[in-house]
Amino acid sequence: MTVVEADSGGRLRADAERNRARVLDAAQVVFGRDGPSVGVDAIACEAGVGVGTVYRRFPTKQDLLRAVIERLGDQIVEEVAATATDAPPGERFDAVFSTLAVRYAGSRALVDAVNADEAGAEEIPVFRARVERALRPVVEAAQGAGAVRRDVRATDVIGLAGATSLLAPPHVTGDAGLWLRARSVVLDGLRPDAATPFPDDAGPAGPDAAR
Amino acid sequence: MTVVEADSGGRLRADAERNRARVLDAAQVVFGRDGPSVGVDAIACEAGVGVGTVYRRFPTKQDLLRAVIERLGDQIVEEVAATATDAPPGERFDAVFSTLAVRYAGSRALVDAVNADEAGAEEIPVFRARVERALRPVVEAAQGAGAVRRDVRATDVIGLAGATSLLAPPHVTGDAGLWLRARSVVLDGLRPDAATPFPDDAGPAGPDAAR
Amino acid sequence: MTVVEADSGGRLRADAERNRARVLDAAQVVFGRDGPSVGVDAIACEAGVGVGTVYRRFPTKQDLLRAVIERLGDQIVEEVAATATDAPPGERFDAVFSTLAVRYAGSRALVDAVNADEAGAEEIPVFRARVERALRPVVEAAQGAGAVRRDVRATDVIGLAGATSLLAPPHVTGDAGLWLRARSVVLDGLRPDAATPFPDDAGPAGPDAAR
Amino acid sequence: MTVVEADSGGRLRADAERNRARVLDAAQVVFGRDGPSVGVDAIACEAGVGVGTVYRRFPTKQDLLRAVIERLGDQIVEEVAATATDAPPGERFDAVFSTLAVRYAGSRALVDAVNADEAGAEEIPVFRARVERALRPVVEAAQGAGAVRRDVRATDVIGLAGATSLLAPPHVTGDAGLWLRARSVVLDGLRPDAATPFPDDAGPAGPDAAR
DNA sequence: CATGAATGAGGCTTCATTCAT
DNA sequence: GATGAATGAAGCCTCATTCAT
Repeated sequence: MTVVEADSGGRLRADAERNRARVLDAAQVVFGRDGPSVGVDAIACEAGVGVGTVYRRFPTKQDLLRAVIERLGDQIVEEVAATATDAPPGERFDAVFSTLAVRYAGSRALVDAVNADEAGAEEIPVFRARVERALRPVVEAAQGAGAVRRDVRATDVIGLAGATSLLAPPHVTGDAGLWLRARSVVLDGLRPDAATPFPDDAGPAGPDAAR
Repeated sequence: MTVVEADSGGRLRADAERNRARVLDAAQVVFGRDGPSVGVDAIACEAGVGVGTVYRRFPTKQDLLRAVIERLGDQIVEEVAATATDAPPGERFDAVFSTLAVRYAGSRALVDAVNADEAGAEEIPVFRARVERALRPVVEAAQGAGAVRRDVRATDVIGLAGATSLLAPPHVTGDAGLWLRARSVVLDGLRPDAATPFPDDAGPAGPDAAR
Repeated sequence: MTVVEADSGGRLRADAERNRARVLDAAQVVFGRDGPSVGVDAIACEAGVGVGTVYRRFPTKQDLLRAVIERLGDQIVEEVAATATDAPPGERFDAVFSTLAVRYAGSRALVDAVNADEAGAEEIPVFRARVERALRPVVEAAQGAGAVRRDVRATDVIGLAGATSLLAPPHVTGDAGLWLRARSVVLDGLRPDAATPFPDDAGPAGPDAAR
Repeated sequence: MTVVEADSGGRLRADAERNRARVLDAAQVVFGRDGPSVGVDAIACEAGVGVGTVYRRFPTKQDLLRAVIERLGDQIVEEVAATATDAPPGERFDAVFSTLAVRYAGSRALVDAVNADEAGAEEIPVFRARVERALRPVVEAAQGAGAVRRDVRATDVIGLAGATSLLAPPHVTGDAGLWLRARSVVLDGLRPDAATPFPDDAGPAGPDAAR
């Protein structure tokens, strides 16, 4: 059965890797579209492979979901790093915020998984930490440039972007403007001149207060 | 038919009604905690009744979910009407915003179901309309008092409160301050003096622009 | 509770008996219409009583079905005894045959129960025996008058009537003539002049060969 | 996709087909024995497979029942076509009648489902039409040969065979002769010399009167 | 005693996972 | 290694039966 050709090992491994990527692509699309409760069959179908192949690469649906979240982290880190690099810090901040929210919005899997502990529980903190590490310089640069109030943390920005993403398509379908207005409001609320001091028990962010 | 006490029917119905309430209570808690995908058995168990009892009152799981959403609407309307009635419009607005977000946070079922239409699709518009009707006077009073920017609609406020609720307990457990800071940011963003005009295609809200 | 009036025992017993009859009436109608798989609730509803009352009179759905079958036996015996009493034996036979088939046709409960052992297993032989006892004189009189072949038994006639009933309304709805033609064919087959001798292993009926 | 034997798909499908046949066999037996209300588990068990396998082949219990009915049609058509092909028309008619009745007797599901439309409602007319088409030449040949009265239709014969099947094994176990005698009676009733003209409203069958 | 609410086992169906091909 | 058929636990729902009122 396995004896096919001399270099089959190499060829197969390449094939396998390609298959893994296809499954992951499909999973991201389908989880993003239908949420984590979607069947594995749908993912296999979208990927154009059999379920068995999915399970060969990812022993569990959970593992697949985790991998999607991890990859989403990769993509966000990359995108953040590539977004509006040449713009002034304040504008860059706004652009990155949008990028983040749009990414989140396109992945109900993530939103749901972040909300419920049920899915990818262990990956979430890692995910958040990575995104935070990517975001922090952007936030700090904007704060340094006076474009963002100094008492918010990167985690706050991430939380707000995630929250705002709930109002973006495809989550909200009826009123496309809703998400734009909401983003605008949140960004306004992040300006220094709008800042009402945070309540005491919410404490201003010390440099190491994250998490 | 036979000669029995006149109120026996009433007593039975009282008991049944009590049980219905228990089921609804349990459903609100469990749906709120675990989302709409939770099993009916879990709800029956939480309510301390058999599954059959649940199905006697609510012929379908969907019906139960709808009833929870409807009841949530009741509660929100009541709570909004009772929140900070004597405070000045601006303060009242802030308090109501918090009320709304906390209610939403306690019912992920709603956040999920309202945003994806998968659940209780017909109830959602009704629910939204009711909440909007309850909120609009509060928003308009605050706008009249100069405490809230004039170009946001009640639906925007509801959307933002719903979004922000993602960051409130019991969802986010690690960092209680996150939710307080996020709320603060959003409220700041809603002040008139922070307002950046909304982008054109998001359209400024006319006085009667509601949905 | 039970202390109401002095003659309550008598009154109640009368009431109870009336209720039992109502339940039985309803059961016959509903079983006959919808088959034995129909829910007890439907019977209680038809009877205008609560399920509890049904279960007070008949500890089990099976018991109720058995009672219906028994009562059907009563009715058939009565009807047979009352059918075309003054007609000549041959005509009376035909009329009784029709009566039997129509009764059967109106009671899917019986047909199903007779077919499957599942229901009323013990009642069936009793039922059959009673019907046979009622039918035998009619058959024998017709045989004596030369209107029916001599080698059929009463059980054969019962079987054929039951079988033919499958083709009567409400079982067969599309073609009302079907049942009439089928009955005609069977009755013709029962005439002496049509008789092909029964095959050997089906043996002509000895006087005590029944069952 | 990858390089595998060309016929692997074929082999898989062969296995699946074999399993499908096993499920169908089992369903025919079990439905035939216990009626359409029997549990799917019982069928799966009889087939020696899990319930999931049943549902892979037949998305619904109804579908399975329909398939059984369809297959029964196949079998009847085949059997009729193969029964006593060389015998004279009259004898062939008798043999076919028996074949039909025995087949029906082995499938109470059909008798029940065909008469009440509760099951596989759409398949029933198709089934009936197929059986009728198979039977009509046999009936007409026998009529042409003077072995069967000319005023019966193929549908009448089918109805009578179905009805008579109620008395055949395995339904009636106690008295094997009953079914033989009943068959004999019905066949006698179908002879031309026994014929009593059908009552008017049952209409004599014109040559093309089929349904 | 009548009522109908409560119960929970059992039926149909889905889907994550395993395994023969 | 890929495939998709097989598996069976678990979910939704029904209904025969019991029990509080």
